[in-house]
Amino acid sequence: MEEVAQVVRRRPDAAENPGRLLRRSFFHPPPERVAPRLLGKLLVHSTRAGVLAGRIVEVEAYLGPHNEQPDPAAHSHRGPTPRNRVIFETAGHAYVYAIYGRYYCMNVTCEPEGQAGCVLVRALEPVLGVAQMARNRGLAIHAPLRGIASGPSRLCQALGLTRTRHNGLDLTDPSSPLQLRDDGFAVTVALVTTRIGIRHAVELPLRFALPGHGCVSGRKSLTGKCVRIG
DNA sequence: CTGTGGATTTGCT
DNA sequence: GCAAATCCACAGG
Repeated sequence: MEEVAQVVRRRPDAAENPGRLLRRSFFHPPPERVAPRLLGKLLVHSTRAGVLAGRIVEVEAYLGPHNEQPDPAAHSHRGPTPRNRVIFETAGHAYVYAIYGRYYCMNVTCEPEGQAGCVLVRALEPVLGVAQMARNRGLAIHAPLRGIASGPSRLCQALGLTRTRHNGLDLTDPSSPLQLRDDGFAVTVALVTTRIGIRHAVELPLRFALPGHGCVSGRKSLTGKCVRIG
């Protein structure tokens, strides 16, 4: 009797999902502050086939148009459109967009409503459901971890994220199929470099990665400085 | 290992 | 019409 009540009272996400759900306030600072703090956190997708999760090892910040520092590389730079409107709304939501016709990229929205900063998630270390993630990518079950979710569109493919199903989801909702969680993995140092794959504002140091981590995207080792983060 | 081109959504000129 | 926050197949060394 008492056991049943405990089970009912338990949060639906608590049993199978690792760590603690990030709160809304985590996402209220500007993207250049949220981005390094997302390193080491878990991006968790609960699917019918099971829980897929990866540890964030690489991110990029994109600044909203209200910012003093202009960021013409950001989708929100010219104001809201049907595609980018979730960036202008409540923080802690997923902004998923289609790129080059065939792929998707996933961002985390930041800042209070009306301010349109966001963080692009660029690479994950697969943690849960690794075999299914490899399968989603068309790779062998025992493929090397570094090839499974290293790249913004690769990680969407590995986790099964699409614009129609996941754009606008609340990442802080206990009942959401897509969440950001903290399992206690401590990150004290971040590598800071310029962003990858953009044509504008190429000089801004807004890319953050776990130094030396094998799952960070990119062939070359980009030059950058290491910074302590708290 | 490096370089090149194709796939084909979305938004701006 | 074309460029974009990409990835992959394939060619050549």
